[in-house]
Amino acid sequence: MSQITLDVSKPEQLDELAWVFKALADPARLKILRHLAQVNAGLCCPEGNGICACDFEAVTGLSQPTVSHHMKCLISANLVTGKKRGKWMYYQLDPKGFDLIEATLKTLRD
Amino acid sequence: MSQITLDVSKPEQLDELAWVFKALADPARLKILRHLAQVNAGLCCPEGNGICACDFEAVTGLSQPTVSHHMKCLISANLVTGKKRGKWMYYQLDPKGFDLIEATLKTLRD
DNA sequence: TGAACGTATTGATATATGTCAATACGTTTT
DNA sequence: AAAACGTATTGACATATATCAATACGTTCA
Repeated sequence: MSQITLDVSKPEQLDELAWVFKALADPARLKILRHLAQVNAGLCCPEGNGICACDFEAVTGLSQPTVSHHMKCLISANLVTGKKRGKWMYYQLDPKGFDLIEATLKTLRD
Repeated sequence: MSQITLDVSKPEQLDELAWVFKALADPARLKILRHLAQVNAGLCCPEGNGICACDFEAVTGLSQPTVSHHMKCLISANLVTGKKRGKWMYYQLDPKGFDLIEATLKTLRD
């Protein structure tokens, strides 16, 4: 069920893979993922509820619209999930994207 | 010695990581890596010597200069090594780049 | 209901990238 | 030495992307 059916010989899978890697190919997004992995919520939003979007402005030093753009990118690559609670968006890592590229790397390395 | 010292908190490491992921973020380059992993040398160059550049033109359907560009990209990301023998360039997978991103993924996923 | 606030979208701009034709570079072979 | 051949570089162009200011959208709270 959580089995990854990976066949890199299929063109559309190549495109999907490239899309996930592209989402990882940006220092700002790597910072965001790192922060998500550390699960250190900032003080800008209610404590103990996870990581909200405004945190990433401080983490990356980027503007609010730019952060929003990056989050959209990470979500579309299945690396992050977002859930809205009240006026805040809370994010967490999504295993799906990571599973896909890990399986790919295993295949490539033999 | 083959130990990876990964500290994603260092900005310059983030840039290097992003660079490797960027090299992976293209369908043509994924095709090239897949072909390298399969070690199926074509008929355009002497047999039994590995994979030479001209093979990848057939694999990707791209022009010779474009393939050359992609190989340079993969080499600069430490995903591939190239060695010139005669007038041919022979390529193989480079563990360094793969080690780096595997360690990164492990860190990100906890 | 209206003000305040967090987030998303739009528009604009600068930079990066993928691609190929033309050309240059090295090696081999005649 | 000259021709042939595999590969690399240059120049040009179209597309993609990262970024922010301005604005729109939804939710909460006074």
